[in-house]
Amino acid sequence: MRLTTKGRFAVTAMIDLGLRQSNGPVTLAAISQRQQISLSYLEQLFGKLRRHELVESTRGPGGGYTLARKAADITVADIIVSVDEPIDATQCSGKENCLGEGARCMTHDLWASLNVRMVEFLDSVSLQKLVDEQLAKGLQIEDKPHVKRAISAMPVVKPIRINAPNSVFALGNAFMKS
Amino acid sequence: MRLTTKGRFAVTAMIDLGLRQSNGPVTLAAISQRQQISLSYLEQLFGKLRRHELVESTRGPGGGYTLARKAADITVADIIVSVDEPIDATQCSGKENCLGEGARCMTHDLWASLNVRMVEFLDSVSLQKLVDEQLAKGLQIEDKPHVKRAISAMPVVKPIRINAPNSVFALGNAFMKS
DNA sequence: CGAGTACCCGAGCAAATCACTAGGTTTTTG
DNA sequence: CAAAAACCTAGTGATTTGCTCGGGTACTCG
Repeated sequence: MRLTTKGRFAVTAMIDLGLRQSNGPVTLAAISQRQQISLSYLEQLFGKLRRHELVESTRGPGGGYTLARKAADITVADIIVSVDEPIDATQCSGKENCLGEGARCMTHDLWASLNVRMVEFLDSVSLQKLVDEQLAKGLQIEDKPHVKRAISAMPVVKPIRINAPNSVFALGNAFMKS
Repeated sequence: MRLTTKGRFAVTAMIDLGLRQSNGPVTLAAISQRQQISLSYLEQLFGKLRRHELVESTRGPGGGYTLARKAADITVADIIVSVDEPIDATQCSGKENCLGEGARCMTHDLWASLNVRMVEFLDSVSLQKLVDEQLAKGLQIEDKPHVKRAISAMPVVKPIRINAPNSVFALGNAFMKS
């Protein structure tokens, strides 16, 4: 678990997305402008977020990104581990005999346990909570009426029905009231 | 707040120190051997830990490092902020007008609040707790009887009063029960 | 005293990472 | 078709990581 500005950028962008996706897909260009993050950097980050199935993309004009699940079901930990690649570190990565002398080094299970607690904590903070915090602070979202493909008009609930074996994001289809 | 292997090294070394300082000052050479961390790197880390008044040093033969306070009064947050220099990050560091348009960016107070919670958490884990965890796991410390200057005679619990300047992490002073 | 121990300090260095730029390609809409 | 947008790859300067080297400086013991 790493915790740097990279993760902050990702969390910030995801909040921006969570705040405005009710109007339809949000473009990275818009997020870039609002949050002052370089567009190409955002592209890289969202590439990872998409591969980790936290967001879904729509190509072409009027396209953009939407959350793949309800904001309440996305945690800060999800976001951070998506962009901050796994990293294991500490030379004794997995091996039990870091110090040859029978006693295995403590780095292993020590930091593992501390790490678990860290992740548990970050996992207890949902994106929805952060979005609500922003709304509570009086942030107001400008409606952009020039939406091409508003999601409100989307007639068919595209039964994306991923036929998911693991059904990790089966709930992505539910409408989000916001 | 950054969270990398650098901080882990520091925490690991501090636990090693906490486990063995009852026998007197612990040398970096010994920690280096046990924890497989480069000696010079340890020197750099402990230089910072000393400047942040988490450890005290004794020079000369029989010297080494000891904790500057009771292990129960040192938190993981203390250690990590000592070695991972302040860092503020996010271009809007302090300025209220990150986006010129009246509305200041959310990165500012959003991540600030999340950060506070992170620090609060890391501040809730004391070095003593981690040391106890290791002892509970059956780790046994070899007595090295060739101690020159035992510290067992240390009488006064120096009330070091950390006097945190910017008080971002000022809550480090509160006594932690466990 | 002087030898040895151990902390102290700074310069430097290969590798990795960060934040970003540049330049393309696909896909979709009008 | 042209424009909009996601996508992809590669590269770049700056910084950080983890570490080495080479010296100091303080201290103790014989």
